[in-house]
Amino acid sequence: MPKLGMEPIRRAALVQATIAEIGAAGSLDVTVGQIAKRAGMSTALAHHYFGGKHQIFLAAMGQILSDFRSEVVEKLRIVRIPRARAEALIAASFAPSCFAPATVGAWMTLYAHATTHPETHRLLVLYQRRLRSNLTHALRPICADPRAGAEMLGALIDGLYLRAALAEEASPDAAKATALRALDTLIGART
Amino acid sequence: MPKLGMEPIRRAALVQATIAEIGAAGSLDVTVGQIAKRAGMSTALAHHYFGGKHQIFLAAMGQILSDFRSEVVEKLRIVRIPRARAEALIAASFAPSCFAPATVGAWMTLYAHATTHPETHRLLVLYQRRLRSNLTHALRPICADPRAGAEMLGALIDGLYLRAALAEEASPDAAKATALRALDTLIGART
DNA sequence: TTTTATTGATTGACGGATCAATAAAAAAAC
DNA sequence: GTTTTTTTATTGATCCGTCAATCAATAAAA
Repeated sequence: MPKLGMEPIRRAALVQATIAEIGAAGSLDVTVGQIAKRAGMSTALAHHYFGGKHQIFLAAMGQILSDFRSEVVEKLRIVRIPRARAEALIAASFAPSCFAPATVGAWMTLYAHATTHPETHRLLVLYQRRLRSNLTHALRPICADPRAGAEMLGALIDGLYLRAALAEEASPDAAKATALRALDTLIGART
Repeated sequence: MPKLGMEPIRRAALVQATIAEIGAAGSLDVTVGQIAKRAGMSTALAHHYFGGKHQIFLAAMGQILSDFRSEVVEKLRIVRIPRARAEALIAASFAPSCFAPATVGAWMTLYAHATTHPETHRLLVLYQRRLRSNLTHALRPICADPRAGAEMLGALIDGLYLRAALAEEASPDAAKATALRALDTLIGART
């Protein structure tokens, strides 16, 4: 029953299924078979539309990053004052969606694969660049050295996320509070 | 030619070979065969002494963490004033040895596996706890809220390491400088 | 002769990729 | 307006490679 124009639908279903499988497995140790099954198709079709496992993963990671970006844009859209913009960036980074098992798993694998796969590395650099740019822009009017502040705050966000996502002791809320406290210090300090 | 007491020698050789292979591959995608070959023995012997691949990896990661700990202890041993202790912790975290390909690869895989393998997770928690404890101790005499400061600085170190290790733009030295700047701010601030 | 050391060979499973075959819609030909 | 052809969709079966793990066999020290 080949209905035409299946490609985008299938691709989207596969990406979604991949994210779901990553969430279920907690890592990228999922087979194409599992993904295809969840997406309701055969492994052959998955290969047909994506070419290979690696490209399916890349698409899934791109989707997660894209979702995150949407959340950032959305949160930034409704605020005007700089301080609130920085707070919005922090809020987006520690939003509940960022701590969904699938997101955490994908994120950790992104780090692990970035050392070897150039395309994965490019995705990571893209994320870091965007965050730094957004932070610099938010800090420009309220911080003596926006560049340095953004670099610091960006790294802090990543580090806090790491701990909140992996250690059950640290909660997302506590991480967020720590980031906000750092923002306070950053604004009120002379460096 | 069975010389007696081979076990510790073989185990050490395997651990060292594992670290070297991780460095060469940039990730944990190395086979027991590769490791055993580099260590100068058969795969069967590797299994004989370790039981399984996972345990070889755990031992290798434990070794890396142990090496790091030694470096920390060594650096802490020769300083007395609190400020210098905090600086020593930062210096250890951004020492060249931490940026060896094998170390970076092992570290990233540690994060990735921590979500699924409890033993790996335990290793990570151990590292985080030690760093926090060391930082808290160093900050106690010179910071209004040593706990909060340590949590912040610890996360910042991890985040900066992530960027310095993965993005070729950010250098270890720049990361270290940023951490030291944060330390300055932390000491001089009221939170 | 028992224990420790060691390996070559093998097994068994898994998983990514491929391909030939089927089905139906669309387009082209008549 | 029917027939033919082409294009798109889809899958079952299968191939091929990899790799962790096992085992039986060998050798030497105790």
